[in-house]
Amino acid sequence: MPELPEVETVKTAINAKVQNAKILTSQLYRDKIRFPIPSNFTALTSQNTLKTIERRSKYILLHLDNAHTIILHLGMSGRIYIEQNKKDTDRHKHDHWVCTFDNGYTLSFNDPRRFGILDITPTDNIKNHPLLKNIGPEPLGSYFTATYLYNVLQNKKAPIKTTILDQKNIAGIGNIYASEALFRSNINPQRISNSLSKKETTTLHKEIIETLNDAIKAGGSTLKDFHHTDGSLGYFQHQFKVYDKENHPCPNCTCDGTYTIKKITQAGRSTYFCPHKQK
DNA sequence: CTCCTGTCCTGCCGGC
DNA sequence: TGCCGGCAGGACAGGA
Repeated sequence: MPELPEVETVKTAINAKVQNAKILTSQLYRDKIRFPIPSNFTALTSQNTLKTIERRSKYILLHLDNAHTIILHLGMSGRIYIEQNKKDTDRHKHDHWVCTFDNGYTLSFNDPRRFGILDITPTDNIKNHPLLKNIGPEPLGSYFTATYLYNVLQNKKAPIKTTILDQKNIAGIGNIYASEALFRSNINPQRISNSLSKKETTTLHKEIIETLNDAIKAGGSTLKDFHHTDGSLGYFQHQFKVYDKENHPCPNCTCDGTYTIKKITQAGRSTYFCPHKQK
């Protein structure tokens, strides 16, 4: 599920299967998920062609040829199925939106916990959309530099982990990769943001980028409830160093089990780290 | 402003 | 085996 690398992987899969395909049918199975879905959603999507697919933070943007863009967020448990020769009656439990394409593919948006988002907006208004307008720079884009990060941290008294999780500061980092990037940076997640030195900030900047790139390269990751977009299981077999590894030996410290991964709560979210390695 | 907590919802896991 | 509490990767609203 769905932090930046997983969303990027889903985007790539959608692109590979249905870019430039025409939507024949577009069917909603509920009128709201987390937020209400616009009442003209099916009318605005049916019989239009999907031109380009873009990722912004954890959002997938599906640009149609009628100057509208579908905004999709997978929330915590959302997944996309892309299947061929699927029968109308053969739906998965918790499918909320299903559309068929003229090349034989069916795309289904499935989300058991219904924390996901589905919306549509004029494409030329996309930057002003309430869900997108306050999101910070893409960590894999040119605006996200070590200097940018250092300047952000100077104003912040919140713990560093909370700060890199805040989408206003950096786009797309979630609870897993926040812990992983801090582990790789040797920085304790409880450190007050503005206490990081320039050198530490430069390391963190580099490790955020490398952590995300490694995960994208691995094809994204999954824990319990994320599937590859074509439904094939076992595609995402990604090993995290600290996430969900409470009481496991630190992979970087001595192998005698002296140092183990701790789990703490910050701003209501679980954080995993090695107090010996991360200072 | 910044920061933290509560909240939406279902599924899964561990304990009894 | 079944029931129940706790917890889950997001992100908004609202309060301190």
